Amino acid sequence: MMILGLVSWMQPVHGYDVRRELLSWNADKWANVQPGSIYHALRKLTEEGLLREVTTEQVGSRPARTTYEITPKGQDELDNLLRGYWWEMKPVTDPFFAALSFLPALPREEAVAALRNRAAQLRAANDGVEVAAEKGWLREKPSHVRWMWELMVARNEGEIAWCERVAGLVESGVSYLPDRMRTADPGWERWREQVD
Amino acid sequence: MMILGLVSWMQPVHGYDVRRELLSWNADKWANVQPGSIYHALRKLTEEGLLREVTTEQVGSRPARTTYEITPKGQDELDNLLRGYWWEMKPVTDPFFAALSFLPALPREEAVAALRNRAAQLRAANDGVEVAAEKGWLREKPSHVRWMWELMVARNEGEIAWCERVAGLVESGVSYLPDRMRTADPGWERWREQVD
DNA sequence: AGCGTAATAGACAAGTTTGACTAACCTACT
DNA sequence: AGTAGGTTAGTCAAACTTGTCTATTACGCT
Repeated sequence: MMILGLVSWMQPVHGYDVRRELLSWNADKWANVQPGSIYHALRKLTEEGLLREVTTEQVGSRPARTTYEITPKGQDELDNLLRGYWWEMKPVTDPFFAALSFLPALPREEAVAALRNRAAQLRAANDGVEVAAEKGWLREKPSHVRWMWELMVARNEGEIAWCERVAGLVESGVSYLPDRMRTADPGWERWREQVD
Repeated sequence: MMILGLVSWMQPVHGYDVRRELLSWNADKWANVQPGSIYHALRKLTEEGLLREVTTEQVGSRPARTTYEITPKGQDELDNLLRGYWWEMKPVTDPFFAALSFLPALPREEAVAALRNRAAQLRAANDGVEVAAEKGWLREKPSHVRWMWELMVARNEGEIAWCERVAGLVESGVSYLPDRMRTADPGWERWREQVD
């Protein structure tokens, strides 16, 4: 759990601090932690004994803010979690896979255009990172943050090549059916017609 | 929504059929659709007028099964959704990113080992796909399914190179601090000590 | 024929996530 | 001096997800 790590690093912190840090990392995008879930998570972690409330102060008559810190048990748990994420591979969940599995529902020309567009977007993203690393905000960030972005770049490069290759295949009119069944009834093409 | 697409393709279907198809695609891994959510999704889509109940038959005294098909409105919506996924890029959510942002919490030797291990696992996965494509189950599947797996392979190749490069950097003892602050107090290393 | 296992179909409570909302305070500008 | 707009801090109901449970039938095996 991301939030546990943040508390360990920033402690003592209150929810709003965590929220700001997460947003500044754009973590709402690549982790699944929306600001709304933070407070629930903090309370749940406290309940489990991984965090501990330190103080609850109130300035003027604003909402009270509760400050948390990590417990030894919480450190242990965090250690285990991190180790898990470092050593085990969780298959990535990507909505584009869902789209891809319905490729036959799209007119071929559109699929080709979309794939080329995707390649272009990926290239633009990669260029953006490169610029940021050389003269932008990335220079101010620790090395491992730069490495994170470079990991995206590395994956994207693979994907760009793939997009172009597959765009070519789709364009060439190659059948979607498995090799064995090339002669069989192309039911999918009919499905496409209905969709349109 | 994945499920809408499946219904459109397999209609008329009942929940259990959808579930089997999803499991056979391993979609519980890369989409976020666990078997438990299917029935709720079907009911919700029906309520929104994107699906329509066809029949509710009962064989013997088993649980009744309700069959669904897609409505014209549902087809429109599906079209829009698919188009969205094809043309817009949603940043991928990957728990490894979370792990990576806490790199300084790990002893350097362990990070290096974990990175090399990750590269090895990725290589193994890629080899597995290659074998499946040449003589395994992948040959029976439609081309775009093979392309899906090849997309994973392409991304993985980028990631393998990255793992090895970063492993080298971490091993070399390069500082995690940003260039500008190399002389400043290495607070993170201290944080690591506490973790340990 | 009898018995254990697997498949069929879905319900459901408990837990999580989310976006929208509140409400006070600051601050910069007219 | 007033006020529009942002920041601070967190609450909350509604929606969604999940794993687990139930109960029946089909199938294979001795």
